[in-house]
Amino acid sequence: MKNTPLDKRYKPSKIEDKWYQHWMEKKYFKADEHSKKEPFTIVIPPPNVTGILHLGHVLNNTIQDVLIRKARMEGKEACWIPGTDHASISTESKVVEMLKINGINKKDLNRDEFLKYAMDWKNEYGGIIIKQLKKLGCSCDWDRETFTMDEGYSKAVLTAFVNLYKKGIIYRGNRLVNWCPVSQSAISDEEVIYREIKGKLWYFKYPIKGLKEFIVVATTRPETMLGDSAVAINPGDKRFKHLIGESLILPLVGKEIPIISDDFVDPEFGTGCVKVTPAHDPNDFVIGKRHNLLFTNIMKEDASLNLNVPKKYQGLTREKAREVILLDIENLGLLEKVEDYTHQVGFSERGNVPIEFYMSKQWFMKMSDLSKPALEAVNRGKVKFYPEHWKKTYNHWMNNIKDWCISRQLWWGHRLPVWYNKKDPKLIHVSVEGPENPNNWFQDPDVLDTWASSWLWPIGVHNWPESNKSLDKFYPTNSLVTGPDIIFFWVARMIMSGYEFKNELPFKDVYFTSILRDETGRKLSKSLGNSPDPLDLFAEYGTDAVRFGTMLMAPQGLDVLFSKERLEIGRNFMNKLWNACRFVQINLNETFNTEINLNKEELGIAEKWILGQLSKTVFAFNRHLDRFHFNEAAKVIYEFTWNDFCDWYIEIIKLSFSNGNELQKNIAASVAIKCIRTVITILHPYAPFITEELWSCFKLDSKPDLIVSNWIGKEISYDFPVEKKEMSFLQSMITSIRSIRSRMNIPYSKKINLSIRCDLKNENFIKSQKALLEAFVNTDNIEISDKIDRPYQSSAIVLGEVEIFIPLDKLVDLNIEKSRMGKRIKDIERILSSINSKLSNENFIKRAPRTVVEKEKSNFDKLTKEMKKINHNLNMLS
RNA sequence: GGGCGAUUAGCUCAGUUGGUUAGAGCACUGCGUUUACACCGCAGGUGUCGGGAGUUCGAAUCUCUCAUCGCCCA
Repeated sequence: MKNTPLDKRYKPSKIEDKWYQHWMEKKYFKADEHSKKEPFTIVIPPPNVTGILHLGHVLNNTIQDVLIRKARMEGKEACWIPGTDHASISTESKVVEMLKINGINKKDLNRDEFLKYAMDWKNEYGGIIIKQLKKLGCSCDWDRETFTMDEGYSKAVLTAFVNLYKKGIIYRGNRLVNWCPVSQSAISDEEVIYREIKGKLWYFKYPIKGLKEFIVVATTRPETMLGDSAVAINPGDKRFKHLIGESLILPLVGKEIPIISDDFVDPEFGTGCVKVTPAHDPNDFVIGKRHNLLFTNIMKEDASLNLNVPKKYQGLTREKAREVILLDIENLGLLEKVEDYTHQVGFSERGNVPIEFYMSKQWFMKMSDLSKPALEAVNRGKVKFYPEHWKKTYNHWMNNIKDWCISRQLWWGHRLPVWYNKKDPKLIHVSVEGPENPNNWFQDPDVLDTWASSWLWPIGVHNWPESNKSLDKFYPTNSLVTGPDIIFFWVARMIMSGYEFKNELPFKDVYFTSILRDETGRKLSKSLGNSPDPLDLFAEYGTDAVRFGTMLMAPQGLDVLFSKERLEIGRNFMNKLWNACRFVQINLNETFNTEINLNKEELGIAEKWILGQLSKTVFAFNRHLDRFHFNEAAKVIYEFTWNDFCDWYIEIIKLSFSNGNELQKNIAASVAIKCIRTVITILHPYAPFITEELWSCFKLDSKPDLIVSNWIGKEISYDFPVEKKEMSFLQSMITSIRSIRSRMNIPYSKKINLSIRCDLKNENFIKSQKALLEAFVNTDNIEISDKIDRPYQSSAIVLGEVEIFIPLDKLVDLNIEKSRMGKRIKDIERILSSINSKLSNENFIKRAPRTVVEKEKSNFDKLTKEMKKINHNLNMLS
């Protein structure tokens, strides 16, 4: 053990970098695929390569670090694989933005030029978040760091594509897709965010050919009328039945379109007549197919109008087109009315503008077969979710799964391994290597949806399909820690890819983290500016404090209301622990460096009690971790350290250190050290830096660093029920005497006398604890027997069989005493009547377990006796 | 419209399979420098466990229903 004195206050900045560097030098984070040890693997949810650390990352990665550090200490081959994601659409738009600032338009660049800029950008910003994760203390195997566009990983992505194409699961189709006019790319259903918009419902009159009548249709999107190819009515709608088969003249366009009947039309909605725009609405698309209608695409990729509309409207943006069309319709007298109308509008998650439904040729992945084993894995409990209720959300999505549009009209990402023959574009070549004679082919310009690469993460990090030791050893992984917002995007798809490509689940446990909000309940986000920079917090509170505080405030399955004040709890706790150690260190004999062998016969009641509490805490801590209740684990260790160890045990051993003999000092120190070593061992995954530092002061010289020390599991080493009861009696005795002091305004410095009336057994016990009592309540005169009379002018305490009287040298304020006793009497009355009703209930006696009945009976006896004594004392007051 | 979650002290939340006299931290009040820690110690107050009904010997805990809030899906 070292004996460099500890600072009076814990200073995190002095030690954090030192230890992280030390762990790195010693290669403790390194996972060995040749090891014989049982593997324990986590793959990090890869953050965006150009992202920076936010509090969500802190929460998420602290949990992973807790799991991996514990596993490492448990003697497993712990492997935490880090990396970053290329984040196709988000990175590309950041790069486009950056180029724009520098006066460069993406359109003026060719693909290679653009990719060079993007790569430069990635190289400049790509390392930031990795450095920040290191500051957080993450014990990842950094040698395994993977980027989703690395060569090996890319090969995995392309191989998966080729395999699925060959199986017919990936196919190309001309369909209506969600189109983001800003990024000018298709996006998946999951990237569409629905928002409630207060819009309008416009009623247009369409003239019927050959008649002087009109049909009125309602629309929220007037500009799409240029692409209408029919008006549909419900076949059962008597109002319009006679018009089926007639034609309309589409205003502004002058085209003739049919009136058709289709069950899809809701006669109750609007006018009961629906304009059908097959190329721009998913429902109309289906109707269009059913009735073999004309599909007129009226938009360009940026959602401005194309050459398929009358010249006047060509080139207008969709917003401008709406204005002009409304004006023209109104001028023609064809606008019947306008109503306010609130409806859901799909927005592009990235572009943050309303999406278009747009006809285009895209690549899709058929999901029905892939979903089957993945559904089964979760429902049979092979993959477990924490909290479990996410299973329902998962099932609902998986059961209604639709084909996945995986092509994106972007440059940054994995380019599709698809080539078209220059002479005959219907000839398609799909392979990882590409065609043999590339000059005859041109490659598909699109890249894959980012999630179509990251769904391979648990195998791609090992360069699957290449078979290697690393993949064998570290797949499947154990736990995945991620946010519920990507349960579909990522979690579900990883399970599918695991079964598809490895025929095995990718992970056993999925822990869904809480969503972080500020004190007013808003989600923490960069754009709102309500998200503090974690690095500032590390500097202000210490990294361990931020980790611990965050764990403490993050319940499983609930949102976290984050506030800096709550990190103070973490900081204060670290300082408390530090100072408890400091106190013990000050009292240590310099030669104290042997294995502690606690001889149970020599231990006092306080020792047995604290060791029992310690065992209980270690057990509960492990149990909570097993259940993924990180907040409760934090809480039990906090409570033990602060309330049991510091508030009681350390106070008690101050007596031994000041007045005890060598043996007593030695025992006190041994037990204190035992507690400290145990606490910092199990606390290490939460607070790695401070615990490693303290460990270096308190460990035996022969022992290794804490990070690779042995974990302490659930086995109960100490259990002393008798001493536990005695100690809790002592504690309530001390607390109630102090309470009287406080109520009666007796300063602590003033000594008091105690008269105690009790039976011989209690008398002997109390006498044996005389020194402790004297010190804790500041008395030097304890009178004790079964025949004590209550002293004149004294306060009384009833503790079970024991009555304690505190003589006061001035007049007692009877009212304080009376009201205190009266309150207690009321409490007891209430409890007694409830117990009484139970005990007089035949069914309770018959049906409740015997232990419960016994307990009620003994409580009844205890409280009745207490009541008698209090009443007696109360009577003496009046 | 469908689903999920929440509702416990002023605030933030614990409360494991139904059995305690319903807990903790923060905030608040009073006192305090005694072998670590004022990022501290001692003592103190507050609850019809969202409303209603049911199951049970017994419900904060299980069931139903209603209300409010949040999220997801359509």
